[in-house]
Amino acid sequence: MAARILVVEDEPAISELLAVNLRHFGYVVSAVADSASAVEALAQSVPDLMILDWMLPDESGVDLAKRLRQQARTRELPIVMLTARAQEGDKLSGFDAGVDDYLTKPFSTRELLARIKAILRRNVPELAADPIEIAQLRIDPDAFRVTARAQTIDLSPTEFRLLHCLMRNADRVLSRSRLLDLVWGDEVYIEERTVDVHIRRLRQALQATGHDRLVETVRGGGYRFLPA
Amino acid sequence: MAARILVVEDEPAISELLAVNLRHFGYVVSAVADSASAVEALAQSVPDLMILDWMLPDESGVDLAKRLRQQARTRELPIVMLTARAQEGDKLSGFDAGVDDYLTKPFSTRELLARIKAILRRNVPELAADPIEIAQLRIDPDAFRVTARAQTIDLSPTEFRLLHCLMRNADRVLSRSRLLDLVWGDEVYIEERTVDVHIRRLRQALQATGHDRLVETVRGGGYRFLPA
DNA sequence: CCAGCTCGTCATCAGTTTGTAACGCTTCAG
DNA sequence: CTGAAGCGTTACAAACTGATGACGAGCTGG
Repeated sequence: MAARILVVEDEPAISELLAVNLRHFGYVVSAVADSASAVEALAQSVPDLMILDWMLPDESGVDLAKRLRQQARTRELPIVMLTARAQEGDKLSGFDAGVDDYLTKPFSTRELLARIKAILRRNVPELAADPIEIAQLRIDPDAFRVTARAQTIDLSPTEFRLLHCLMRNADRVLSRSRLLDLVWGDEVYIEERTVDVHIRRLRQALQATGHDRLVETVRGGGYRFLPA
Repeated sequence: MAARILVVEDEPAISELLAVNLRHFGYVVSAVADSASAVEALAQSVPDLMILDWMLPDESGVDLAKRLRQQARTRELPIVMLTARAQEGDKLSGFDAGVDDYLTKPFSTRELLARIKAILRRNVPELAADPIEIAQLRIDPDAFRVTARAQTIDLSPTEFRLLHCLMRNADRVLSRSRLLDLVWGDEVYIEERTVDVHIRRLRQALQATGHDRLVETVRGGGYRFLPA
């Protein structure tokens, strides 16, 4: 869930500042100090966004950006370029190589975060999901709504995701561990027993229309939504 | 239908960069290096938009723009002017020449694309201009007017766009993030919480006729306009 | 140049949601 | 029959979310 950001900046003070701030706002940050290390890091895994300093010891940020744009793996990687005020007037090199955004030092933390959010937002369009209906219980992800026999059922976000996950996998047993991955995301550490509690809450909400019995417990296995 | 763009820029590196980026986003790009060639190209066919460098070897971009504005054929041609930071003070003379927008180097690809999209959109404004009426609340984009039971409701521009966006997507939950994209545009950096405030202002305006309850909050999801 | 409107941000407050711990019941192997 | 493991249920503190009022900056029409 948390977006991963790679910071490429040779000035330790700035790099540290960025890392601390970004982490504080929930991003997972890796930091390297030169272009070569950046390429190395990218070979391992491509992050969700890269913050790239204009001036680097080994290769200019512009050149690195250009190269990354030419590789399929990194073509879509959003890049935010950092420049110093002095470089601003530079006409030719002032051009970016397909960079997504630009920040001139000194910049405010707020501005940086706002731009990062805007860029990440753009790359994650709403996933259109089709409604599912089983035994007169209908879940509509688009409308964020659950209906049972024309009666709306009120669920909390987690309960909603849990029910959606179960209904999508109707008739299939989902272990607690799998549910944690699917509903909570695979990078959170949560007690498996917590799933029990949410199942209970979900059942309670479904009880009004008798649909609670569709959520079945499989002893030693997990939970299962009864098929049609 | 892909829009055709003519790039007039004498610096090969920049020209090439623009062409590559624009083509990558589906535009049909022609590029020339001086004012005379531009006139020649325009004589053949008028594109949907022109990107014009301020400084050209034979004639300044401003002068070319002025001339084009005087000819019927090219009077409506949208022009985006490229300037270096140092020339920023001259913006006035540029707008005199009838330029549609300005870009100061260095700029980001994202910014360029956003502006191009905005300008092209401006020339095709009658897309979603049909009035919508839900539960006796009527919004007319053409007339910029909202009516509730024959009573006119006064809204600010942002509130208007917000309401229009919600009504167009009635019964669908729109996240704050999505609303920022749809109402404010994806090139702005705005706090997500700001959406809350505008929702509040919108509700306040709709309260007079009791239509405020149609704007529903979906906890953890966003906002939704109640269907008919 | 001023008054009014619009708009983005922030601080605060109330209400919800959520992860955990704790306790007791049920199931089942031996 | 018995103890252990699996599960349901409850209670609760902490974290989170959204509503709201206030404020200052920017813009606009006079």
